[in-house]
Amino acid sequence: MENGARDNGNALLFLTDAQLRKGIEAMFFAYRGFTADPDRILEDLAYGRAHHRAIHFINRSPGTTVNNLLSILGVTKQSLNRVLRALVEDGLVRSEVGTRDKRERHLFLTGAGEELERRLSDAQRDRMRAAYRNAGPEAVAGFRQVLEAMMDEESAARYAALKELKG
Amino acid sequence: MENGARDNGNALLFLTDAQLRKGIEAMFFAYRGFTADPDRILEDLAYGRAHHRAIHFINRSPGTTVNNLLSILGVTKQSLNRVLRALVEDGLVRSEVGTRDKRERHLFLTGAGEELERRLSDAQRDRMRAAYRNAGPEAVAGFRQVLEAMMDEESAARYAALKELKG
DNA sequence: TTGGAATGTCAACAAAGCTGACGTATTGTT
DNA sequence: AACAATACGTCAGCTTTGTTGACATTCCAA
Repeated sequence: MENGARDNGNALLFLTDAQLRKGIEAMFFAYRGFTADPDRILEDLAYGRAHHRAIHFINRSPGTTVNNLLSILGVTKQSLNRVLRALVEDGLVRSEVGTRDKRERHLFLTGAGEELERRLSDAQRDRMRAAYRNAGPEAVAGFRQVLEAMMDEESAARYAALKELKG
Repeated sequence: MENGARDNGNALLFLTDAQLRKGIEAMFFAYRGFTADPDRILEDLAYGRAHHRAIHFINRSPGTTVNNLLSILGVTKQSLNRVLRALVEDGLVRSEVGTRDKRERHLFLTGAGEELERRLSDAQRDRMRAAYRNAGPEAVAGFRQVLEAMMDEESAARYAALKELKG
């Protein structure tokens, strides 16, 4: 109860509460680093992480509908709408009425939107690349494996849905 | 530029932009899973993640001062104060005027505070444990290695400061 | 002993999430 | 043709958690 490896010699020492706590704290601080660089860019533009996420996933699947985006992000339409409106007004996102179904709006990045996307993801990728390079391929495989096992059901479904797009 | 492994055979294939993007998205969705369980507990109590973080780190180093906590969490004292006041009013945290320096407040969890701490960290640890067990010890080592390499300087310093406490 | 630095509190504001209610255009069904 | 369902947008109002600014208290050093 106190200790996940109470009677297993040392094969399961990586499952002790102390080890788990370290993992929890590492996850907390690493997520800070993960968002720090884009955050710095965004704050000059009066945007926040919500805008970054919208831009990321519109770039990821151009032409996606509002509803698609909603189900990936897992927020309410009112919340997303506030963000999307700002991005459209500022000329970073283009919203096209659907041809097959005119109720739908298909979302695309404009040139300016793509430029900002590149700045943001370059910053985030640079940090990720440095961490990957530093840790090496085996560590990266482990990293991905643990992350995927840590997702809750909803997040895992959203993550899986993305994979069906490009790879 | 386009591809981190453009001229390295396949030794650096794990550094391609596509791989990095997958890592970024995995991080995003995994963090959801990471916070999902405590969030569910907290919402019944009208608390949020900020309360969870305060409780976690007070439990981690009982008697810590408000200023210490501030520098670990990286928020403003006004923001932390609101959270702390609620926890004190609800009898989860005890705040003692310092004996050596009466300006300082030393923070402790009460019995009720410890009980909530246990509920929250049990929930979070359970998920982490399942992910760890599923991925195995080598993957976990890689996971930790990448996370630590991903922290920005400030976060890394805070994380390192914690290690000096117990382990 | 007095003025500045440090610690913590109160007030007011902003970003970004939420719910609920409602309007409009379009599509699908009966 | 009528009606229900879907997709999207919007208004109003609330919560959490971050921010700045102003201020009281306490300590320390000149």
